[in-house]
Amino acid sequence: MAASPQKVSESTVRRLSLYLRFLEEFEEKGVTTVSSEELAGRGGTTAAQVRKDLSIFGSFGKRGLGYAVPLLGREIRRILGLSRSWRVALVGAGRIGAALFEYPNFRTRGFRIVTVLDHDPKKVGRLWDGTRIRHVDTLEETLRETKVDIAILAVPEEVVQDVVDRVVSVEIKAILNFAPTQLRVPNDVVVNDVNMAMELEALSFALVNRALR
Amino acid sequence: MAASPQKVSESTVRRLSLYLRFLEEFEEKGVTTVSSEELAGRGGTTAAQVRKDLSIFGSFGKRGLGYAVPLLGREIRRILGLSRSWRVALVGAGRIGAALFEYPNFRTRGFRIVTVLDHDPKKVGRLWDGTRIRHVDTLEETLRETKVDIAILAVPEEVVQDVVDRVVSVEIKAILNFAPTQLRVPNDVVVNDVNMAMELEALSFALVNRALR
DNA sequence: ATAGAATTGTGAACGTTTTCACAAACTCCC
DNA sequence: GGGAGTTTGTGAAAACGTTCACAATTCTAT
Repeated sequence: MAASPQKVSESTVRRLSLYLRFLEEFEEKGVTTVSSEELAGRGGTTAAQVRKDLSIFGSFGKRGLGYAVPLLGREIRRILGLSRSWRVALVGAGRIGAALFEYPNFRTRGFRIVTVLDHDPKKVGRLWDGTRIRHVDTLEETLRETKVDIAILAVPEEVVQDVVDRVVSVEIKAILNFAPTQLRVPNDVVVNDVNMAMELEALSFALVNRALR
Repeated sequence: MAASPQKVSESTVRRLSLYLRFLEEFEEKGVTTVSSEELAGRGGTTAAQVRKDLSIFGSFGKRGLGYAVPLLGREIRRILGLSRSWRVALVGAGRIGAALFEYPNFRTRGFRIVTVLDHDPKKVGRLWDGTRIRHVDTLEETLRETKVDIAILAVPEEVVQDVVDRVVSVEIKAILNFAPTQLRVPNDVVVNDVNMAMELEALSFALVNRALR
């Protein structure tokens, strides 16, 4: 009924993110109250699922009425750890790194890229929107100095394991990995992978097996 | 024991992609045979899981020995539909689009970007490595002419639903979406989402709830 | 005040995915 | 050729996630 004693599944966390996004849309439209039904209708899930997901963390609704949009938004933000802001390092200032740096949704959700590192001497020293690119050789000092919480790795797969080992050595516990490689990390470190080739392969499989629908 | 009669879970498909990648590494190293144990050790799964995944599609191993690397690679490629090559359209030639276009792992897996579309008159007409950028207004004709199988959407969230509707109207059945929006599509169309903000939020949650480990 | 309508929160049922455990099948070596 | 040692393929068990169904609670209208 209060904090978060249970084990929370990955899918629940992903759905909370979704709900938060929908709530923000509702809030913009000036809607003050939503039902689990309405929240579910916006994305691929069910009203019961919405209620189950939320019930893990507490009871935020009013029976007969629904959920107060701003309150539920605040609660989900708190649950996801988004009430604070996170200091993020971007390792790799190539094409993917550049795209991520500009990605507006990071900032609005409290993820601040405070550090950019690259290997290329031509890029080191450049200023990206107020952030000076530093050489990846200085990774350990830089991440410590800039008090980074989360590292985003947008480096080639050949070097990503080396980079990870160094990132882990300065006690960073959360990593978002764009290289198509399974990283080896101690098990108190969380890694999330964004593997675009894998996504395309899943589409390929779906196309080939479309028969069974 | 032969083709693919069963329902195949999404996680199984993702793991097949992983196995394929590992097999390719083994092949490069000249390893000719692997056990389910070795295949599992390379990524976050178990030997039993590997065997279960494969057994859905057939029996490719030899008891007492393991799996022949090149053969299993071929089989997984066939299962995933990677024996053929797929024609891909990239809608949106902004930062993310550019990064994707250059991403080397697409080509090596048989995904050929044959079409690039953008909205910006300054970009339309430019040649990207042999591919002329066309205006998004010509989406329907262009996708038909170039016989596209899969569309990658790297457009702003405000317009992505419009673009999807048009893509769907020319009978495209597979979409990879980079906009942080839940798309509405007919249910014979498969959509995979790459939502980077959501990944960061999952990391945030993990950090905040690290206590329970 | 009370009846009626709406909607939550949650135990229990159900379905799916993962893990276990072991017989069957193969290899290798003496 | 036979025995020891591996490793697969797969039913059965366990764990996990989703859906169902309904009592409890709140709101609204009269």
